[in-house]
Amino acid sequence: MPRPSTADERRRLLLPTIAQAFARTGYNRATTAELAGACGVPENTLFRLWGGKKGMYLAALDHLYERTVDGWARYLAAPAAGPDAASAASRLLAYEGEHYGEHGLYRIIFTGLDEIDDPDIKKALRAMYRRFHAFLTERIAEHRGEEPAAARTALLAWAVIGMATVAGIGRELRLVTRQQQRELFGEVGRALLDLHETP
Amino acid sequence: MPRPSTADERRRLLLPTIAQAFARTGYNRATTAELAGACGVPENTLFRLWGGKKGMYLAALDHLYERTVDGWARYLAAPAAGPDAASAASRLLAYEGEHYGEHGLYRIIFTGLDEIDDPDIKKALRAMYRRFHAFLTERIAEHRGEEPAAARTALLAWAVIGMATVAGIGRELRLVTRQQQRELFGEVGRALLDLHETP
DNA sequence: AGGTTTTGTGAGTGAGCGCTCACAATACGG
DNA sequence: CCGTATTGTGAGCGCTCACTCACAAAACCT
Repeated sequence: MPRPSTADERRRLLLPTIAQAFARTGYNRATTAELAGACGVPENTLFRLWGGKKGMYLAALDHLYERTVDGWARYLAAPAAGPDAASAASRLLAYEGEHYGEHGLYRIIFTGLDEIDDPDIKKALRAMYRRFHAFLTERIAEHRGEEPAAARTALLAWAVIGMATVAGIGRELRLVTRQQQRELFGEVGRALLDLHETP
Repeated sequence: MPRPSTADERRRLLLPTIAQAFARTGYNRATTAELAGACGVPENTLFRLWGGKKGMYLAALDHLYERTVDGWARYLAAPAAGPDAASAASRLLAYEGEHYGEHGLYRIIFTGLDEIDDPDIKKALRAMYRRFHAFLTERIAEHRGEEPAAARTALLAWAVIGMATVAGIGRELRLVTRQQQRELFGEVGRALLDLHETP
């Protein structure tokens, strides 16, 4: 038997660095040479591990999403403070008001939106948004005490995603302060969760 | 005296085509050769008129924004139907629920977000978002009958922008139907305008 | 007409970059 | 130790693409 491959292990090891590089520079400006440099490996290695730049991007996107979701799961698993424990949805809003953007997930998404005519990238983004939206919809339905999620709940989930997105853009452009981000998630986001029919 | 320049005129004439091309393909994938082809002029001409690809993009961004704002102004100038005429803010929401995305403005913005480490592009996007947000904030303040716009009003304006943004992304990825877009602007957007303190 | 500038033409260039390849070195299993 | 696979190395290839240049033609002014 030949020498066993450590490829999986290496992928796991290098992915955070690659994701960070993509998030920092964007898809196009991140050259494969730079990625390799950041990882401290020869360019060749990256191509062997992911087949091409697009493969690296797709892996990085997936990595950042998983990382974000894991962060939520850990946060929600921790016992809520006190008996007046808020719903998972509103706890997540508070959490993201504080931490949104730390992983650079939104940055890597924007960079993908520019490549959206590539079918593979479009598919990956679509899958990610779909999962994200489904997750949020469930949390919001729980919060509102709805059993099967109503159509309106799905709309609210989109609105919350939009709010997060604009927070990312706004902070990037220095038009939204960190305090405003907190208020956006905290006040407006919270209000969205409890939105009823307008009279 | 020499031959007078018709450069301004030509810029005005070619800009819609260039903007459309950028919106269709994105910044990076739109090659200067393609832009020239779409315009039916030699590549050289575009460089003489705008100095470079970045200049073409900045002009296109500005053009689409102006065009959008003009569309609003025209729509608002038309007399509101009946005596129960809604506020400008809510009329705009209804309008955008129907027409959002038609000019491709959001597409050209996404494409710019990928180039955001370029200071010129960042500055242009920042200026555009700032104007957009200021405009919306005023309309919302009017709607709510606030004299000087409250801090909360600015937040609501961001939320509305976010809602529009996510509508663009969602429709692009075929996760949001046109009907859902209408409801997003119509129901959720309308509710945002009237959001009070949560009890 | 003549002078001055703009416009059309078309070839070309130089740099960046994704990706490849041949080969040597290394590490594992039998 | 040997066969087989994976890794390190480094040069380089081919292509795309933003951008340029030289020159001829046209258009406007006085």
